[in-house]
Amino acid sequence: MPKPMPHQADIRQVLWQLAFQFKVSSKRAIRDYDLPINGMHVRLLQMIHRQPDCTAQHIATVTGRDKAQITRVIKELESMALITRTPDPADRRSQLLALSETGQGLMARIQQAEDEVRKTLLKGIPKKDVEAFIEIGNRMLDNLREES
Amino acid sequence: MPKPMPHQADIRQVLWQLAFQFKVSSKRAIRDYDLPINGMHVRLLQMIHRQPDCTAQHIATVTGRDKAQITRVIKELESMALITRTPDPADRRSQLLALSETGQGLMARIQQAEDEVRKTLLKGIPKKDVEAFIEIGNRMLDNLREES
DNA sequence: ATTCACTGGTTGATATTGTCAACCAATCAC
DNA sequence: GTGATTGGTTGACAATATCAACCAGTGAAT
Repeated sequence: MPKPMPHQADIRQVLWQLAFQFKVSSKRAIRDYDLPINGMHVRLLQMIHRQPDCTAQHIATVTGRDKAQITRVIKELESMALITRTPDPADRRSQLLALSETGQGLMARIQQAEDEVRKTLLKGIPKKDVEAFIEIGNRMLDNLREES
Repeated sequence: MPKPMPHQADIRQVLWQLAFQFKVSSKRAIRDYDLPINGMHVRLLQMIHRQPDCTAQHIATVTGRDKAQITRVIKELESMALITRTPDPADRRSQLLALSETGQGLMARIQQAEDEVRKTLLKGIPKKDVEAFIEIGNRMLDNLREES
């Protein structure tokens, strides 16, 4: 029986915990599906999936991660034949990223796995509240980003 | 000029981003204060600060981290003379953790640094909304934890 | 057309964080 | 007592993050 954790009053704690627990759950879900990839791979695949004509640079700025790391993960994804890299005709420095067919199939399964986590996460929480949560969260993000 | 990032509609994105940005900001704040420690150290110090008679086990379960990692960070903190370990008289296996005097001084500075981040984070967001956010976040946490 | 600052991407080195399994000693249930 | 469990430690290793140097292509200024 899961002993009821005391609720955190501190927003820091809530954020840390949420992100961490969510990561754990996602990881478990992915493992249950026996997918041969890890968290970073998943995140990049999702971004590439959502963003047409995605570039490494774009991923780096949106996620705030170091571009070195992005490069490496992309290379791995390519070597697994999950994505394709085609040089951007408009700018020969950059490369357009897209999911390969294999990648798309994988993506579908990832969606499935993560949707389950999301369903768990949001269980019993009224839609209105979820929307409020997202909205407030976005405002916080704006605050943090303006600072730089 | 910080170009306004588009707001995320997906709760996953919001959580990832929030946790990440917050981590970045905290790290920067700590570095500005020239404190000789990293993120994990800070988190443990905070927990030890808050929880009287804190044990390694307690930290491990609350944070959900592997106890191996906890052990190591604790050892480092002790070697920096920031915390003290005294064997629990009631159970000779476990050890009670507490901040040393140096640790308390450091803690004060950390609080200062992180409070600034918090202030930035919450700027312009009504108290009511912040409370709602925390409340909803806690409900999500309950959901995730029940699952196991 | 040449120079120069800048950008997208790559690489190497290194630090931090997370995970897994084996292990010891103290405690607890019986 | 015996055996299962618990608090903590250690080793090995995988994943993730960070920093600096670097290259080729771009773009603007001259």
